[in-house]
Amino acid sequence: MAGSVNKVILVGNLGRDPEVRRMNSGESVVNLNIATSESWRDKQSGERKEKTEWHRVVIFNENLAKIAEQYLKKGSKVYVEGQLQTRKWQDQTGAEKFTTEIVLQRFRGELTLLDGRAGGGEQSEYQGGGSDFGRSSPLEAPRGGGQARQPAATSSYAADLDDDIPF
Amino acid sequence: MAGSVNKVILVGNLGRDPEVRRMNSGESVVNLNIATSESWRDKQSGERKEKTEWHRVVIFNENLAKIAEQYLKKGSKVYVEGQLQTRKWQDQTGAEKFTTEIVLQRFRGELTLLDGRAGGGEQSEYQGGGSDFGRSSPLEAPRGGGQARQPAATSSYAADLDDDIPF
Amino acid sequence: MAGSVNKVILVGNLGRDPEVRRMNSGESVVNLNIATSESWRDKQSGERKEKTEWHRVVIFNENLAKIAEQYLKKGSKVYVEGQLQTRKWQDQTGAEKFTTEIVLQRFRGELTLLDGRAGGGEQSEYQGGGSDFGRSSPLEAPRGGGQARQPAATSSYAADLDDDIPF
Amino acid sequence: MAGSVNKVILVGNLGRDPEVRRMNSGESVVNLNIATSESWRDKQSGERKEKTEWHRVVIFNENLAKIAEQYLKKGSKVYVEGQLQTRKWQDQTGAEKFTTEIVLQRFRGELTLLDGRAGGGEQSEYQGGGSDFGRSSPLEAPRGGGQARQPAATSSYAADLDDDIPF
DNA sequence: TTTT
DNA sequence: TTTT
Repeated sequence: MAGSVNKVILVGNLGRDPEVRRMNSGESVVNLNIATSESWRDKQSGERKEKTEWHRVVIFNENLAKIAEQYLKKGSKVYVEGQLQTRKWQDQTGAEKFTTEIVLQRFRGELTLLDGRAGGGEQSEYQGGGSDFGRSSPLEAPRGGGQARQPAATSSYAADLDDDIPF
Repeated sequence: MAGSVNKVILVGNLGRDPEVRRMNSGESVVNLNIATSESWRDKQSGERKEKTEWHRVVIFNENLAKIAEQYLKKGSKVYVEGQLQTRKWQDQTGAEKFTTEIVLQRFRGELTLLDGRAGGGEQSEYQGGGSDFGRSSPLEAPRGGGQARQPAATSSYAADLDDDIPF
Repeated sequence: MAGSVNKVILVGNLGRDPEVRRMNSGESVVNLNIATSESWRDKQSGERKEKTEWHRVVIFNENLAKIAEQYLKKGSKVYVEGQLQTRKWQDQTGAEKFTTEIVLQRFRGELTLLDGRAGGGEQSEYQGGGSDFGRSSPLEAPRGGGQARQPAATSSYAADLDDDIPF
Repeated sequence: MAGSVNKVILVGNLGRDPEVRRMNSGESVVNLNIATSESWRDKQSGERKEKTEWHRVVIFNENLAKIAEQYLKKGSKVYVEGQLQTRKWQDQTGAEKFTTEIVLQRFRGELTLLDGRAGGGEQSEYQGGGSDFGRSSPLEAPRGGGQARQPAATSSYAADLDDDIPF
């Protein structure tokens, strides 16, 4: 269809560490579980309410997949831009299921770490568009040895994210 | 969570007329099925490819629901802004299902008709935000006339869902 | 700054034909003037009000520049996505001026024609991201013919700016 | 114009404390200076490059103005959503000037603090749309006494923002 | 200068 | 089920 737009913009926190799948082609595909939430005061009861929504993000964009793998961890706050895609699959009983995901296709989408201060001043923002754009040095000088990403500090917030993840 | 954003922006075409459900409160909730699609030339085969994605949009915003009911029809091109929401339900066999929708909550979201020329110069854009903003005259002088689209099946929401497809 | 986003999304109409500048490199840079407008009913007076905003868009993305040149004309409705950029310049009196533009950098941004029906079924949507994505056939089989829009003033950029208005 | 969209999305840091102007009506209008920046490696020289863009944000939305006043300070990272507006003015010599701003109109726009952890677990996100939505408790229990917002810690980053602000 |  |  000439003239369509399919765009999702999320700012939220990872409910768990990124899941990395290595493809036969050598490329990686990274899955993120991202929580967004809203809070408000109920007009009737006066109570504070909060509702968390969980989003499944799939990163095929190679540069962004690398960055996700290297810099994101449970609890990280990120800006993500991708497109909606619903795919059909069958569970073990053969029942038809649908899953809607936010997909960052090859060369497309955006991913920006919003709390990058932790971890030593490294940046990790990257725009999906161009091959000559975005941060290159993190890719050239990746996480290196064992001093790397600490195993997902069980900070209070990250802990909150632990339950109720539907996927 | 302090600091989260959950936003979907679509430009696409309605696959069928809006579905309007009248609530007991007197308010209407409108469902839209919107198609977005992408086309590209396959690098291997050189063939033209196209992929269409279908989106289920649910409008709780009263002003936008009115506009959708009055001005949108099968084939209309619209700009829609809402938020992602996944809800769990059970099909007739008791199997658990998830459906992800783009929701325009009360006072929130945006809806703009992009091919309003047809139909006699009527405008129908409206921003969800403010009570003193947006087009009011279409609401004051609705489509009227007998030629109009019939005022929407009062099917229950549950009834709409009792088949094995997501929408 | 790790973690920043600078994004503009416009849906509006071209106030005049695209302006194309041919660079020494052989690439083209295209400028668009896009109008967006809002209408509302004034609460005090009850009068209908309308306000139009004009936006200057600059397309460095080569693929999108080609599409703009070939398919857009005065009155076209487009979806544009780019980033804000303010540049300083001096008018003929030496006075300092600032102009803010929506810029589609190389490999970045999006441009989609929203009223492509006119012109014979040609599509012209294109996503800025990938080199293997988007419409290729319009590029392979461009508008041709002598009836075409003239290939754009080769005025220098400075020349365009030497009056006292921002664009 | 039926069918137009004028939207800006920024994630960036405040270059200085919010500027609050009290109107005769008793309402406040808040101005923010927000920096976004990009970094990349230059293909020719191999050098790291960085470019910062400054944005002037004007908040007429009362709820968001309150939140900006209470919770934002120099260096704060925010998500802002508003619309582009260019206004003409005259400098002291009578010369005509144009300034483009990101405006959050009454009942419109969004503002979300992205580094709210500092300051005692207070949230400050708020969606501009609805009167019954968004966080209310920060408004009911504002900054309170002297323990309040520390005077814009001259952290290294904030310090970097100090120079080169064009407005 | 567009569009409705 | 739309649109090109």
